[in-house]
Amino acid sequence: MTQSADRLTIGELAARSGLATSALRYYEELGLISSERTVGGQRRYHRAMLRRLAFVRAAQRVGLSLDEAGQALARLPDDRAPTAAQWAPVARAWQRRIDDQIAELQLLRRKLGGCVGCGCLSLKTCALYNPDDTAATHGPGARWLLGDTPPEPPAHL
Amino acid sequence: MTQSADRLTIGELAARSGLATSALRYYEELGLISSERTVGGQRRYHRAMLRRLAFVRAAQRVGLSLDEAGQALARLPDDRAPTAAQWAPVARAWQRRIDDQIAELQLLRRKLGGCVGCGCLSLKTCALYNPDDTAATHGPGARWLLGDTPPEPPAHL
DNA sequence: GTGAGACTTCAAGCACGCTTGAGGTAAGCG
DNA sequence: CGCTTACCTCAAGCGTGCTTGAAGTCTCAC
Repeated sequence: MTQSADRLTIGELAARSGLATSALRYYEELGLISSERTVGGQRRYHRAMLRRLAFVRAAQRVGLSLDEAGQALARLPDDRAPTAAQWAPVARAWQRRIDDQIAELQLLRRKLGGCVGCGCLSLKTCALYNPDDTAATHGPGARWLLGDTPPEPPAHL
Repeated sequence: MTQSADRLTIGELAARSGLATSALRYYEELGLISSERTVGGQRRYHRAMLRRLAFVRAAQRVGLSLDEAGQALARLPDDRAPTAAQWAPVARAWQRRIDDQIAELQLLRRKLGGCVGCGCLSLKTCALYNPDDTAATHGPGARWLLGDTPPEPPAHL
């Protein structure tokens, strides 16, 4: 069962991708990777699957679901490395997504920073409590998503 | 059942927090929030719970589980706003976490950028395929997590 | 006092991403 | 050829974070 030819057994693929065999079978069931079968019914994977698996792992780090990863994967060749032209739009889409995530984290970070330093007292303007300013439109008068107890100066979280 | 006194019904808390009543009951079961009961057995929440809920939502955005959020919450007063001294360590821990996340995303972004522009050919050095350099230590000789087909120049994902 | 609507509990279900286990088969070294 | 090890399928289970539904109760405006 140790056949280092050009087709990998599921165990070999698992070892080289760092994923469990159960995960690989699951991915295959989802259509993320594919295999051929031996006469006896065992899976044999083309090395290109390693590429697809790396792609999937990267996709997960970007916060994509396996389903979304599969959709992106569908736009790339399944048995060969993609050309620059095929890869570029996918990479650009991911970069946008990453940028959005970074921006959101930076925003949250700034908000936390403000909260830490400030004595942070204006509950009605505290960004953390009132993330999207939704509270402001929520009823009459001043509205603080968090707190709701106006004159409580050293108040915050 | 519309009692805008100083105790909120679960429906009111849901409306103001943006969470479903089912989620609120679930959170209460997990100990993230607490309530008192009316004679008839209905929940009544102190406004301070809005604060805790905002905290939980922020925690989730930072990638914490509800359990972790609960642990952080346990270090803050449950019925009042925390003091700066109570809040500061929590905020700092979160900021570190956020910084880590941002750093990882930026790294991934750079890798993708490299892949896009490069023609990206050196499978053995491609960062995307070989995220943590784990492949390098994985056996004898050059080892590429993805690819495994060395002389395949315009090859990459 | 009554009726609508909000609330209660408890059990089950769902979606995601897998893992585990049972029971059995294939591959390949010696 | 035999033995060991890796593989196979299928069903069920798990952890997280909730939602849904059934069956019944409480509140409160009128």
